[in-house]
Amino acid sequence: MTLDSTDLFGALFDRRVVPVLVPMPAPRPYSYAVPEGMAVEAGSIVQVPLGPRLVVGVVWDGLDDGTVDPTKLKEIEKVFDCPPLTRDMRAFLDWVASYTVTPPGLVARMALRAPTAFDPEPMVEALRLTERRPERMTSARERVLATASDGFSWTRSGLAHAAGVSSGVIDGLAAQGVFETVFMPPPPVVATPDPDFAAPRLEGPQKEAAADLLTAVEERKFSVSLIDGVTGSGKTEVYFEAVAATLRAGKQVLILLPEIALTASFLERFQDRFGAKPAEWHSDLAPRTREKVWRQVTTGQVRVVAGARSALFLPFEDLGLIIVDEEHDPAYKQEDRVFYNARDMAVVRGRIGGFPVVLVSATPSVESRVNGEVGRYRPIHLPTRFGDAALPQLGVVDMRRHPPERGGFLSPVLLNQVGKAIGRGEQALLFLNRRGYAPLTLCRVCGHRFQCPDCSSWLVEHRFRGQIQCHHCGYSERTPEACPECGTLDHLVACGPGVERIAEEVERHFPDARTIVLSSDLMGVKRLRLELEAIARGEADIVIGTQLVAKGHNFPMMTLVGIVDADLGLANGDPRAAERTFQLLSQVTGRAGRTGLKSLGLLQTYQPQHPVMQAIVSGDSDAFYDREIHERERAALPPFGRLASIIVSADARSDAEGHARALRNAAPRVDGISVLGPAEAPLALIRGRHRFRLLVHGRRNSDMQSFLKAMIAGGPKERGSISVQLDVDPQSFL
DNA sequence: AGCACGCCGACT
DNA sequence: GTCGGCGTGCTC
Repeated sequence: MTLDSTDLFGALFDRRVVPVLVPMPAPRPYSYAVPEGMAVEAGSIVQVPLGPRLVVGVVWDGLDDGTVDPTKLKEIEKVFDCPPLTRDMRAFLDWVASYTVTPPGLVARMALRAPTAFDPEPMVEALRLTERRPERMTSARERVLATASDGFSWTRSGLAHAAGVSSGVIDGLAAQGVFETVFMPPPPVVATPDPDFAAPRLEGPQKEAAADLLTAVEERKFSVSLIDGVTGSGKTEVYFEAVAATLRAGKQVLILLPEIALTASFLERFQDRFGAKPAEWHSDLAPRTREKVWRQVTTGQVRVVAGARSALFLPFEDLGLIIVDEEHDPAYKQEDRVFYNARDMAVVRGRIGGFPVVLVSATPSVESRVNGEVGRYRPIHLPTRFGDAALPQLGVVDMRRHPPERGGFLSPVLLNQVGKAIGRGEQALLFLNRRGYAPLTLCRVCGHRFQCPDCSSWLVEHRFRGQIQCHHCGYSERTPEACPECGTLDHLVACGPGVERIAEEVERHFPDARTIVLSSDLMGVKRLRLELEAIARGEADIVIGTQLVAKGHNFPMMTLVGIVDADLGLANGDPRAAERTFQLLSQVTGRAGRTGLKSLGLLQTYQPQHPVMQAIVSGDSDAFYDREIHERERAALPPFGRLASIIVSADARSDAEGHARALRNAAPRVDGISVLGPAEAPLALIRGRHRFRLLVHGRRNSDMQSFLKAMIAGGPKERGSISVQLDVDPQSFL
């Protein structure tokens, strides 16, 4: 037999080469050789050598283009025994990478966020009775045989425990062949939900809405429904019916929630309806649980996942429905590494997978609302609260006419109502979206303002802690007694209110009331939960809180909600400021009046005619949305144009600011793209780097895409220490 | 993103 | 004289 020269050639150069996405910001997959006898296909999860280490990657689609020097090729180390990423999943990851202008490897990495879950969970060793019986019988052995003769397999310790014997007895029997060792699949991380466990009897508008939603969901093809209904209108009950229908059809379901809304009470509600909890997925899952959930989602053992935005990148075996609850919530935006909005990417995943997506909110985002109006989304409206829950009566307090007393921030009108509510034995909530005691501290003598040495935003006084803190980068120091500039003692003055200062004012007016401050910096999640429960039991009269009181929890005795500064956030330069304020204030005022009691919501404002105030007070949001939509259309903002923010960072504040200006001047208008404003307020400080944000908006998708790509390619290297990141806020991509 | 290599300050 | 800071560059 002669050695054909092509064989030799083949042995050296004709190795099979496949593209592999590695978890690294490379613009395209790397090429790896497939060892003889190894079976890989597109989607296979593999371990490959990369530089000095081994990493997890995914075999990607397409043929190798042969541009890599063959001598540099390394071999795939191993293929994990794990279902390959489906074609749909791969298409989804590619789409997200392209849309968000992110290297595909970094997007793929989000789907592989479970360190050691790629190999199957080890089987559990178990014992099963055989035909053989022991030569000598004892009473302990009899008990074991009686227990084990149920036809099931038992773990060694489980059987010993159940039969009331020591494990030595079991071992003795096993040694005589009475038991054979079998391997059982590991126990599921959650029980299987039953779509018919406790199907509710829906009535009236809920019944109609559910029927409407089911017609869309049961088509089993891509569609987007938008459920819009006030707090307490039964949105959850309605979408649970869509979940049930999908489970009956044998498909998996993903329920996305903003992280903060993923509470025990949601899980219990789900369990009450389906008889089992959904699998949870969020940032602080225990690593073991995380791996189990990941694994069992890929194998289809887990049927329903309730998760934060990152759950969207789980490689489901057969996903058939995504629910996005609180679809307007800003927490769906990820603003580091891969910049994406999980709500929009959920719609894309549904489109690629050919299944329905349901968006849910009491205060839909302007984008979703427009998509509903123009027929891209199917609007489903739930107009009323059910049961005896009346909406609160809402009104504004014109602060120009009813100013607070000197040194205070609460108007007599609001204080009067607080007094009345607690006088009736009910509760009052005062909402101010500002942590700490005062947002700015200055010296009355020399005018020195306390500024963060790292990122130059104002330092916020936290009097409870005796600290002044930077809310951007986390810098903090003890509150000084003397001015660091002029050295004068005791002449520092707090400017403006935070929740702590409001608490002080409340205690001055109502010294006998039980007052509590709820703020994210004052307590951990556990403590917060206890406090919320205590409040619900009526153990406080006046609650003063920041944003975190807006979500989830119900307080049956809460009959007054006062918004301390309804104007806060309206003038912060964000094009969505009005929308955000409307959503937040709706949510907070929705905390009142979920019982049969008459309730009241008051908004302290200097702009009583502002469309946001009008919309909240009248309960009629249509005019507000119409106006907002018109504004967006005029300014080419989403959903009519595209909006991105480019974060420019540098070591020194002045550099970052200068670079941001330079970028802005370089590209004030590129084919319908305009850059909004110069370097605005510092956004964040990461490891000694100052960051500034430029907002960019444009009308056309392709223009925007190329603009951003050019910005990234040209930005950092040519401009020293600048780095450019982006946040793409999509127009509809349907 | 990691991780190594490589060049300038405070310490045994 | 070394340990160690993070700046620059590379990974199929």
